Amino acid sequence: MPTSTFFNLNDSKRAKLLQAAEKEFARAPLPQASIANIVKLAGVSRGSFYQYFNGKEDAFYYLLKIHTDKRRAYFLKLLQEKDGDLMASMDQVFRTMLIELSEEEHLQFLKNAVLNVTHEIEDSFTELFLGKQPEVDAVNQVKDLVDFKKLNIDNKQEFFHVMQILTSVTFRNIVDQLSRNLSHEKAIENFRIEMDLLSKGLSKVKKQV
Amino acid sequence: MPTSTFFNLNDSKRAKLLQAAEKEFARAPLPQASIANIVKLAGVSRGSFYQYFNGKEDAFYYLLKIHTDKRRAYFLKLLQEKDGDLMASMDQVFRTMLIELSEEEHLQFLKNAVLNVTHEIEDSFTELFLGKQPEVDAVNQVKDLVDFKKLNIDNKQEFFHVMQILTSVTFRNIVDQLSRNLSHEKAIENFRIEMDLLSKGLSKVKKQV
DNA sequence: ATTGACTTATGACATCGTGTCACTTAATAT
DNA sequence: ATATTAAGTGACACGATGTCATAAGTCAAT
Repeated sequence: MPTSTFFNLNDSKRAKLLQAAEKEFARAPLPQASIANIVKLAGVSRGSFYQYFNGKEDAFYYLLKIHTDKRRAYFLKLLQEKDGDLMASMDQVFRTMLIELSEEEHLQFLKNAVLNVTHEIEDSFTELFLGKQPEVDAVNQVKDLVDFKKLNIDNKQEFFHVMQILTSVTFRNIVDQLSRNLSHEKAIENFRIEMDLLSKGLSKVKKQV
Repeated sequence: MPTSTFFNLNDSKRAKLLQAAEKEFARAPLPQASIANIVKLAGVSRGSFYQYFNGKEDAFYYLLKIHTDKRRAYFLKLLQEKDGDLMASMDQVFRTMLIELSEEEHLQFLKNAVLNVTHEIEDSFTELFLGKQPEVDAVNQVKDLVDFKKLNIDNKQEFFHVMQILTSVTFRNIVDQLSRNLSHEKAIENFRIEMDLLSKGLSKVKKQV
């Protein structure tokens, strides 16, 4: 997390910093991004940067958090609109992200993040759907919106794992689309196949209705 | 891939290089690992290193390939032993990796890889199960061993996606165990729950038997 | 044994990036 | 007005990367 000094800054300076950081992380993925470029873009000294952030990772994850927070709000809104239909909401989130990520410029930052996922980054995407792990409230926030009647689960603990599975698969589909440059149509088809498989189950065992 | 010069080296020198690289990548994850340390350990000059490898990434991914090739062979052997039972084989692979990764020293390299997954690294784990993408033969190699009667799929295309799903979920379970320091018991329980969910399906829809 | 063509090895070097620190400047409180 | 605290600065030490001119080794053909 950025320091209190950073949050004490006036809005325009803070915005300028973030804008500069996002631009640099859009230019190059985290390991290749340079603080020198960020401070040049933001017009502050190198020393200042270290007074605001712990290092470039700090700035990067903060930016990522801002982005995923936005998308989480969207996901929650979708769940409400779709009367708690989890699969339908995931589907919509996937489609929206495909479109967003294909819009040049703006989302290059996210592309770089997605194409250089570390487990921290994947975790942050998991938080998109589940909220921060330690706060169980966030899981509940989603759980309360989901219509369980449509899901094939016996107990509440399983719900957490359902979300884990859906997140992994959705996330990998997004990575795939970007790393293999799939067309939207192909990406959506792949995703649909996998979601169908997840819905109906991979094994041939009798299922209660 | 390493250069031909590297492969022309005599066995002992090649082994020494790889050993040195593995030791350094065990000490620190890819971004923090340094070529200086590798060449010091291997007792060669900096220039030589660049004659063998394109950079540290090159050495890293080559090492990773060696490791995953070994595990792929193990996976194929399991499939045969278990009469093509895919879920049972995945389960066994997961348990074996848990144990291997808990053995200190040796596997620190893999731990560092797993905890700093990039999509390239995850891809390389996917290859563990599916073989290299371009060579469809490799997918077939697995497909031929799998008992389809136990699986709930209609066509062969779906099989590829089944593998993708199983790989994502298995991989994330391994990352989880390492990054959250779960006990083996807890990790195995989580994995079992998710595999059960995958088997029986996430949604309440009638399934043909 | 000598030549010469080719392959392999070397380490100094230019370049760039990071994180720190002693110091200055600004803001705020007393 | 002065003291105290916060914010801002850029030179610097350190370490890493990739290159390159040059040296050393190998080996087949003469």
